[in-house]
Amino acid sequence: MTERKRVTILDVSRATGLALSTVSNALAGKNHVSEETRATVLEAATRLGYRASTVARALRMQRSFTIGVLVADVANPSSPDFVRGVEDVAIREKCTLLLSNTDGDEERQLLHMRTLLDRQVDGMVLISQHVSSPAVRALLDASTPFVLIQRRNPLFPDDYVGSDNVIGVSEAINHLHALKHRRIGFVRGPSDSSTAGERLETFLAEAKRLRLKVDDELVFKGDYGFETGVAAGRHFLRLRRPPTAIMGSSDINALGVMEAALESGLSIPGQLSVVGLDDIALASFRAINLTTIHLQKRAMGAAAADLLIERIRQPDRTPQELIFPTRLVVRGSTAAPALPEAPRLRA
Amino acid sequence: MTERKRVTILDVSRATGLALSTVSNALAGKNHVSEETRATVLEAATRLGYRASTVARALRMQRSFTIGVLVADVANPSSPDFVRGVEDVAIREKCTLLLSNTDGDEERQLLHMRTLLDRQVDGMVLISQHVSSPAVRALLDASTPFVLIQRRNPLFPDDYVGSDNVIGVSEAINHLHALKHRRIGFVRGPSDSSTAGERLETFLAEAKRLRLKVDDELVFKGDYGFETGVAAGRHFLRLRRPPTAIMGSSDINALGVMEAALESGLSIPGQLSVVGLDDIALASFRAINLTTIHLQKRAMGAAAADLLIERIRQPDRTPQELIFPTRLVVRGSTAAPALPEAPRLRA
DNA sequence: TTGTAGGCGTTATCAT
DNA sequence: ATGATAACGCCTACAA
Repeated sequence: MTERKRVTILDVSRATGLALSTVSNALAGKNHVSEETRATVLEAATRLGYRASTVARALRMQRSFTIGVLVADVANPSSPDFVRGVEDVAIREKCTLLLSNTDGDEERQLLHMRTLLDRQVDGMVLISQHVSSPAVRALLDASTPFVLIQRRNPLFPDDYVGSDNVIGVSEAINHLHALKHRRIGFVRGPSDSSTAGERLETFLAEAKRLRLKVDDELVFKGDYGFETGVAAGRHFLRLRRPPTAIMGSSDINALGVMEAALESGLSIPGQLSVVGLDDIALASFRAINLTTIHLQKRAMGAAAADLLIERIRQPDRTPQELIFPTRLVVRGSTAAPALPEAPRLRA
Repeated sequence: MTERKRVTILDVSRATGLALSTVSNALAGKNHVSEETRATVLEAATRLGYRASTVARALRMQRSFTIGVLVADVANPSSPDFVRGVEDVAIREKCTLLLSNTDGDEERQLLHMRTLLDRQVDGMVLISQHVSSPAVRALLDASTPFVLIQRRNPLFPDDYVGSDNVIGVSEAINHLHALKHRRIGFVRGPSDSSTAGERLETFLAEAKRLRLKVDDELVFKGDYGFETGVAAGRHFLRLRRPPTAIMGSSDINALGVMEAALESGLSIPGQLSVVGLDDIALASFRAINLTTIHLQKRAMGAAAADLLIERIRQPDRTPQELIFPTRLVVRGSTAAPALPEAPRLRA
């Protein structure tokens, strides 16, 4: 554990007798240097164990080769896939990821955004973060490139990667309708989430088309978490006329609904059908076997990072939006309702 | 989107007419500066929107206020809790986390370690990483402080945070024994994991004490993943005399075992008992309801980070090891075996 | 208490 | 093709 000093480019320079700048050029692979000197430099560099200081380089180049990623909660199985996608291209671009949890809290988000900015990240990927408040906008407009995932404000022309909520949600509701479900409960995600909003709209529109009545009591407002799912499940099951199927705002949320159902002794899908949204690995496990709407999260993360790289290279590019298709994956948590409602006259 | 230039300490200096160093001192909260000038500086700083460059500071102070974290896979629910713990103290210490996935692959790990070193992280937290090979040791000995979590090599006196595998595992096997299980399958984690090794030893020792026979075929070698669990489950269930209970190497692993059981049409815990290890949030959901050994992961992560901070401040401190207790959490995946084995004569 | 100067390790510019 | 020199933005002796 000798406290050896860092080997710098200067050491290499001295060892080879070449000038600082020549060594730098040789190492950077510039073509203005003869093959011979390059070889000398490379040899000396490896021999001395030289490693370029990313910090010094960042200061000089005003580019840190770092991408900041803001996520609500890594511990939630939905997030890591996005992050993995971002990481895929970060590695390709020789960038490193600075990852922070915001817990969906705007203050924490602001804090972390400032930290990222202070560190001069080359860009940021904001996954389901707050995007509209003046405080957030002020930081976003600080001329550091950024890309939004899954949540945006249409008023701002930001680079954005989202999912096509129309296809997935309407497939899901049609699936339930085909199974003869006529009362369907819907859990809405965070009120300031554009994605959650789009899904609800789609749900309502499609329900209308199918002539399903959607009372206010059939829409439960919450977030993407487990607890919301439990609360929603309890709420729905306590209704005088409970729904025979429930669509969660996420898979974890759907698990919460299942939790509530199981605690009431209801069997799934026998007495209640549940649909999730995400298709996390877990959803396909037989013990869960959740019918859900598949999101291409890793691909979305990668696409967002690609967009970010583009914008870093070309700051004045017109903003793009990339919408990824979704699709319903039918598994074992949905089936025909056990007791179809008695036919009623139209109002 | 004006490409405004960065406000530096020099701008604040000029704006206030004070010297560079005075501004720096005032900002850093040094006590060699009058309250009045400090107020002036602070006012000007906020007015101009000054933010210190972490990069420049890192270069100058040779300290990046960054902690590197290596994890096998963020997408595996076991990891994020550790990371959260590390993050808790990182925030307290005004440090940022540089997180990378190594997928349990040593080459990737080496790559990421070099990246972290190049970035001059103040320290590293290695969660279940390779710790013994010469290549890894060479990097570890590069005088950057580090702390190991869940995997170490006793030959090296590193700072280490682990869990007490003895208590948890022996509680589990005794629990199964009390339920009258006599043939118990055991899934062993990665062969180079010290933790996995300790668990197996405990299992074998306790089995011996309880006079349970553990054939070779009752120990399945794999990793902590789902696929290993599935493979282990299939292996065990194909045996001429299959075990009536299986202990997984992790919760995800146990879910894999459940998967294999369910695909064979076996009910849990009716025909097969399963025990996990981790106690991820999921384990407590009714749909899973897994009996498992609880690990205090977030606390362990925080403890590791604390150890790291200590070592950063005091590089010559004697290495410490912190062992966290584990405990069995009995849920619904374990019960008495349906068909107790016919009594047999002792060999 | 405040000001001056040097250097952290690079890369970029400009000369040679 | 190679070399000298000046930044990048900050902290910290040391001098005033």
